[in-house]
Order: sequence, then structure tokens, then C-alpha cells
Amino acid sequence: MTTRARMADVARTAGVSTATVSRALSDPTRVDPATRDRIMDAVTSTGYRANAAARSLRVRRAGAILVLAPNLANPFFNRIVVAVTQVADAHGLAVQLADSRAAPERLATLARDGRADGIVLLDASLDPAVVRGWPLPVVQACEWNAAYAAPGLAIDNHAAMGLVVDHLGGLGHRRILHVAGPEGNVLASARTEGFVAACAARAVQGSLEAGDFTMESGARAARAWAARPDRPTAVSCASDECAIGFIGECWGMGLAVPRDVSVAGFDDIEVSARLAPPLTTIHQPRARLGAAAAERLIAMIGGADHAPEWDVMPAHLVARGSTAAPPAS
Amino acid sequence: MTTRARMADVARTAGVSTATVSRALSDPTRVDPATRDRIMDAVTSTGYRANAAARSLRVRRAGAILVLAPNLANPFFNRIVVAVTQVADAHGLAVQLADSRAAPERLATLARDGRADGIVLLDASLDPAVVRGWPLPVVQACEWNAAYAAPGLAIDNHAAMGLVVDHLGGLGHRRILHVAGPEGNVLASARTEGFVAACAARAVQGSLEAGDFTMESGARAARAWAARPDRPTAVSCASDECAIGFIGECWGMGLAVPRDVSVAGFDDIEVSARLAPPLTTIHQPRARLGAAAAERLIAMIGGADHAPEWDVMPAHLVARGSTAAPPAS
DNA sequence: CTGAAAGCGCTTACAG
DNA sequence: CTGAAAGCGCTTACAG
Repeated sequence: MTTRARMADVARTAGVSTATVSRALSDPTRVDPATRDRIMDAVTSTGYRANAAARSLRVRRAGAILVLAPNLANPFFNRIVVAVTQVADAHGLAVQLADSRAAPERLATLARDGRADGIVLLDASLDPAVVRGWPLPVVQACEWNAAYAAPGLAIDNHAAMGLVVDHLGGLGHRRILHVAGPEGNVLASARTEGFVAACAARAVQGSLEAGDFTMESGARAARAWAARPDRPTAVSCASDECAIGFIGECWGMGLAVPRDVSVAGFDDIEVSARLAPPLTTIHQPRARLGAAAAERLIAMIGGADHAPEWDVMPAHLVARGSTAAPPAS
Repeated sequence: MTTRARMADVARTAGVSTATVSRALSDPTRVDPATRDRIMDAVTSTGYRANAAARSLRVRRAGAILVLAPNLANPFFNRIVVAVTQVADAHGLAVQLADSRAAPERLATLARDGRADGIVLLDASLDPAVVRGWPLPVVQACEWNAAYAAPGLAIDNHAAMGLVVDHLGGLGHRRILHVAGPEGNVLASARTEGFVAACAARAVQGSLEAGDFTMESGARAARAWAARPDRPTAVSCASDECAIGFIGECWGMGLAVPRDVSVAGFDDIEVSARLAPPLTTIHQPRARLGAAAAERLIAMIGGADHAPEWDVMPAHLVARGSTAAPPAS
């Protein structure tokens, strides 16, 4: 616990004013080379770093971005947060992390206490009036809520479900179950609607089971599915975690994937490619989405316009071992 | 992008000085009830939140803690970060997140720019001189480096390997492979040493394969294992991710777990209980470790002593379907 | 119970 | 190229 050097200490050591130290640090070309060298030596010998609070009070900028996500324990958000952190780091910005499901009071503080210059928002279920009231630029990623009036990026979730139904239908499945995401979630809705539309267009018999993206909900869905007299031969889960829960529960019931049932996920989280069998799923380029969202946000903080356009990237299905032709029956 | 209200705005609206507003906000009992009500009304109508930079410049406290972790993409760190966030939130502190493998220059800034009042450090492979030089309290979690002279918490990694070897030996395995963690990592060393010691004590034939906790290294180890003429009948992986990679690669080679080989992991990440088969592993109470580390750090920030004691919690094995008796051969 | 004033550690016009 | 001075928005002794 050494005590921290202030700019005044550096100035005294180098025999200059704090103004000159400040200039030497922010734009070295504006000070005499000899002076600059003395200052840099003083910085090194004192271990000086500018106090972020003083600096941001003065320049009215936090030098940080806030990542707001629901359920940070969800591995899906991992890579996104990592990507945001890397981009922020490259721009010399700090990253603050908070739970989007915090109390309204807390959210108001997060948006207004000046700790962050912008927000990467990974939750589309907040009150739009609240989000619009934030005095900071906001970029959404993965989940989109038009009422936020904020730009964002995501893959085409609706179209993705067409790929899933095509894939399963192509393998010969005529009865497909979709285990949905939580009600009120825009991603979940887009996927459910995409599924229903795709089934209708392809004359596949689709059915729905409630879920909420979690492994637990996948396990529950598996029990409900197994109890049906007319078991669908293939299952599309709204998330990889849900699919993992479904497959795990099948294993517990003595059923094997894809021998007894084909299962597809959504997200392509890290572990999916390594499962036994590997999981067929829709790839979400999470690192790319996170990095792009961070870049966009930083541009907005720098003055770029806030037009609430939405960048939709094409979806992409990764076929793996968890899906195969239906049992002969 | 509404413009933010300052304390002076609230004071003017309520017809008092900023000093009184400040008092009403920090300790409502110190101002007259009628005055207080006027102030609170003004706060509500203006949407005022104290500027964190100004406040922390004045009180010389950031009101935030920094979580420093290597490889944030690793699901192992997830729950820990969530727990830290929850505890911090309960104490009104913000959470800053950064990668412990950042450049030395960046680490120096993180520790000295005054953005954080303390650090939860999840990486034991940093230069001890660097860590000791930080002007902030530090608490370690999971990984411990005595040279940091900072307190911390973890489970007994050495003893845990005794439980693994006991479990596998009890099932009848006499040849066991340990896929180690990365060289130089204290956790990896403790586990490897624990494994070797346990094998010696129990007359089990132990062997080692290099790894680095990742799924990819587990897959590599599986190929090396499969190529051996004297395949061990059971495998202990230094992390769950490694075990998942091992099992996935076995599946690719047409081998089944636990029919052809028993596999145990280490960590008990969320997904492990849902795998098919579920993974036998050592449970790490990550949420508890993270919360306890945060509580400890906050106490230290508040003035509690920094004695570098290490809290070691007993390890606990969770037996699941990925381990069974060896093949009859 | 309340206010005037100082000061936390920076940056930035403004002079020179 | 450099310095003196003001001010960012708070909190906290110090008076009253």
C-alpha cells in the first residue's frame, strides 16, 4: 500500500508546472523534447498514473463503457463480454459490468452517475421508457428492442429457424418440436415465429413446448416430450443450453441422441462442438457481435450519429452429430 | 441524451445550499424533515444522481472493485464474477472487469488510476513484485500465490486429487492417467502433485499427460491416450473443460464413456451435471468463493487487516455417470 | 439545522 | 514552449 503520486509530485520532480506535465502526457509533441524527457523520467521514478476521477471530472468523460447483461452466469454472454473488453482496452477505455435485472433505482444510478460514457445493452426486456431516458449512447447486441431507439447488431433469428427446419426436414423428420425461449423475450419470439413459419411453409408438423433458454427448462421439456404419445422425432431448442439439458435428460431416461431423437440447439457456445455427440446448432458469431457493438458504441461516444439502425447478419447452421435421420419405427 | 442535473440544480430547486443536499443524501437524519422532503422532491424531479467522479475525487475512494481474471471466456470464471458483482452491488460498489494478461503498462494503470479501491485477483501467475507493488488491497480466489502476500480462498486442491484417485481406485481402476493443467500454474501443480502422491499412497499406477485446462488440450490428450499400448482405464482431467474435450474426442474415435474409459473432471461447472453421461468431478463452490472473496476485499477496503491468510475449504467429489468399473478386458 | 468556503487532482483556455 | 489560474461537481470541517 504505497501512497500514490500526484501530478504535482511529477511536476516538482521534473521542475515544471502541472500544466506542462499534463501536456507532455496527452500530446508529447507540444513540449520541448528535453522537458519531455525530464517529465517522463519523473513519471517512471514516481510510478505516476493520472487519477481517473480527477481527469474525468475535468473532461466530463468517464473513459469507460458499461456492459449491462441479464444473467451473466449464462455462458452465452461470456464471449461477448470478452470481445467488448478487448475493444475497450484497445481504445484505452475501462469496462464496467452490471446486471441488467438490477432494481430500477440501481439502473438509474448506473446510467447517470457518470461512471460510463456509453452502454452495451444485452437485454431487450427492459422498460423502453427507461432506456430512452438514459443520458448515454446505447448499443444493443444480439437482442433487439425497437422501442429503445438504439442501434444494434444480431443475426437473423427468424431466418435461422428456417435453416433448422430445413436441416431436420431434409433428414426426413416430419414431426418437429421447438422448445421455446422465455415469453416476452424478443429473441425467443423471433425464433418461435421463425419456426412456426418454416414448418408451415414446408408442410412439417411443428409443435411447441415452453422453455426459458436454461438447461433446466430443456430437461423439463424432455420429460414432457417423452410423455407424448406422438413424440416428434426431432427437437429444436431455442438455445444450446436448453439442448444440453434436453439431451442430458434423455440420457437419464435411457434414450440416445441422435438414435432415438435428433436435437438441435441455437448459439453455438464453445462446449457444443465438443459434446458427445457434437451439437447441431445455429452459429452466433459472439466475438464479432461483441466487438462490433463496442466499436459502434465508441464511435457514438466520439460523436458518431445515433441512428437506430439494426445490422442483421445472415444466420449459419452448423450440422453436427446430434441430428440424423429419424428412427425407422 | 438529456443533460444531467448537478447537485447545484437540486439545491436551487429545493432552495438550500449544496452542503445541505449532500447531507440529506448521505445522512438524512442530519437535516430537518421538511428540508429533506423538499430536497428529495427536487432529486426526483431532476432525476439527479451524484457524479461519481466528483464524489470519488473528493472522498478519495472509487466506490468500485476490480476483477482481474485471465481468459474471461472460460466458463469457470463466470459464476465467480457474478458472485462478486452481486456482493459489490449489495454494498453499493461498481465492478470493473479486466484481463489479467494485459500488458504490464496496462496493469499498472488499472492498479493506480484510482478507478478501483481493491482487486479480486483470479490469476496466480502474475509477477509477485508487480502485485505487491499495487497500492490497493488484493484478495485472491481459487488460485493462490504466496508471494503475492495477499489473503485468499480456495478448496484443497491437493486433497481433492486424493478423492479422485480413491473414487477411481474404488471402482477397480489400477492404471489412471492425469491430464495436467498448464505448467507454472499453481492450481495445476497442486493437482498434479496431489495425483502423484495419491497414486503412490494407494499403489495405483499413475501416469501424466500435458494439458492446459482447455477442451482442445483434452482432445489432444485423448488422442495420445488412445495411441498408448497400455491404455489407462481411467482418466482424471485437471478441469471439466479438459474432460469434456477428452470425452468428445473419444466419441469421435468411436469410444464410449464410461464403457471404454472412465473420465473425471475438476471444477463442476454448470454444464457438467447435464452431460451425457454426467461428469464425475470435484465440486468448486464458485459462487461461495467469489462472494467470500468480495466480502473479504470490501472489509479490507473498509480498514480490516490485510493478513495474507489463506482459507482452505475441504474438497468434495461428485460421483456421476462418467466413471464406472473398468472394462472386463 | 444550515451555509460559505476550501480543496480533492486534473485540463485548458489565456497570456507571455 | 511554458505557467498561473480557473473550474469540473462533489464533501466536509468550520462557523453560526
